[in-house]
Amino acid sequence: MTSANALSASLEDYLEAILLITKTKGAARSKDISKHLSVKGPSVTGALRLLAEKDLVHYAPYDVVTLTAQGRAVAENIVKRHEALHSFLFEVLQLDEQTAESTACQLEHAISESVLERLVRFVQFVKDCPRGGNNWVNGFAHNCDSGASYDVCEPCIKQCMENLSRYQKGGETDTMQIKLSEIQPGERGAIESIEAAGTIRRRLLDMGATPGTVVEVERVAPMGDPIDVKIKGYHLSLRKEEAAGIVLKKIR
Amino acid sequence: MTSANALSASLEDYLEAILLITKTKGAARSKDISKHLSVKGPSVTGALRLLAEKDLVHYAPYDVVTLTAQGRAVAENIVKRHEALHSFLFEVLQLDEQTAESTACQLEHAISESVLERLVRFVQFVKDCPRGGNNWVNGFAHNCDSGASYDVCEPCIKQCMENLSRYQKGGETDTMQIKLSEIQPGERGAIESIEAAGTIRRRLLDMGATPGTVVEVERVAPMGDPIDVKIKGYHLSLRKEEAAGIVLKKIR
DNA sequence: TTATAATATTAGTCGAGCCTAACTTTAAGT
DNA sequence: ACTTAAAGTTAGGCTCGACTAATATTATAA
Ligand SMILES: [Mn+2]
Ligand SMILES: [Mn+2]
Ligand SMILES: [Mn+2]
Ligand SMILES: [Mn+2]
Repeated sequence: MTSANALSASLEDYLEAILLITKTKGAARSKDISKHLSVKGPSVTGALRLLAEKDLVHYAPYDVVTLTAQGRAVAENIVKRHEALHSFLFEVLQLDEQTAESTACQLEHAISESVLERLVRFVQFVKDCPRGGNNWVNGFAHNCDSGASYDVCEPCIKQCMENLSRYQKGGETDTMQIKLSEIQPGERGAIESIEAAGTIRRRLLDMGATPGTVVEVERVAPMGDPIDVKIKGYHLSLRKEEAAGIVLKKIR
Repeated sequence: MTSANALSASLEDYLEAILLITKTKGAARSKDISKHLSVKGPSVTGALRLLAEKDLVHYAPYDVVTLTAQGRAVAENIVKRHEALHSFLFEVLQLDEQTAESTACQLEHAISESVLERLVRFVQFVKDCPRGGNNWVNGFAHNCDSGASYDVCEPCIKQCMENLSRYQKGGETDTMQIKLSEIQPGERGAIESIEAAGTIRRRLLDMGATPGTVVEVERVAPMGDPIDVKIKGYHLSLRKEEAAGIVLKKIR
């Protein structure tokens, strides 16, 4: 063999579907997959056999389907590509949700690791750069609506100056350190230090979450536990006590 | 029939190849296409028959291939999608030329008209917005190299302020009107008025080249004729006398 | 527990898109 | 004009990924 790897776009979609279904229903049945991908039963059976051969799913006839460790890793990577593209299409290009969704799911199969990294980084940069941020993205929206007018830029640039001074000498205006467990949904912060230990620490370091990396809180469950965060394009769900071990400097 | 349209990714690539080869060699031979797409002869013959059935190419056995009017239009649209993606990947994400090229040629097949429009507009916006421009893109490059530092932003924002004032009250600092025929390669300008008549005028208006639209000069031939310009994602080649009918306000 | 409905699998078909091997046509050189 | 090389086509085969129709299994409910 040369490199028996390289899944087809089709098989990637099956794997992606299985992961998504698994996340909400525990395990995937053939019917679920069939519905999710709009294909008929026999197509699913065929795909499952191929995926089982490649050790990406646990599959026995008439039984439910689950991902192997390897399969899960691959599937998560596909979802990551999907989400990175979705973020770009929806949040940056500001296409409507449906277009962003279906386009992302087609493009995802042609995005290499290096392109993915750049894309994630780019979307992050659009949001984080003091010249950019939501203001900048809104400027694009305004530009789309109103021909080629840049008249929203003046107030924006003033905002940029403020943002910038916070980034540069954060020591005076806003050194406020805060634990990740105390932050509100939608807020963001740059990692100051990681007090956490064990699995969480390792997981964060594996993601390249070094001090300075921006963390965004996506959702906090009713009792403040668990906390869903986004970091370098990854989604992560942390228990409150785990989140308390991560010290941030608040942004914006 | 419902809509016998919708070319496969493969056929789109054949059409794209034929256009590109035609542009440099007048007409495409089977061999050229075969080489361009890295497929063997019989694959080309098969594809050509399908394209001929759809009235997209003129094809007779053992003869050279040319595009029909319809085929040319479709091919040009594919190239436009390719180039829009390439611009984004190469100029904005700043991926290396090869990655940008091959990725664009895969992604192009899943880009709808509306996504294309947004993407073209976005790349344009990144370059034109006074908060953005090359400085902003360079900021992204710096951010990629140096972890997550935004320390290049200060001088950039000052530059932004200057750009902005030119955009807003261009009457004082730089109302300089100039004919498109007098501008240098790499320079850009916003359309003030279109004095041109006839075909060129119509062609420009069809592209939606209204006053305010940004035009960039790509190349000027040795004798100043013809002039290659980029406008709203389209490439356009104008004779000097045609270009003289377009009045611009210089930018940056 | 047994009938019935819901799910899943098998078997066989089809088109797209590639290939190799063998043959035909065209172009070039002598 | 004749020979030969290059280019192009035909014939036939293969994989992928979908489908339908028929069959088998499992779940459900009387
Ligand atoms: Mn997909
Ligand atoms: Mn997807
Ligand atoms: Mn392509
Ligand atoms: Mn292409």
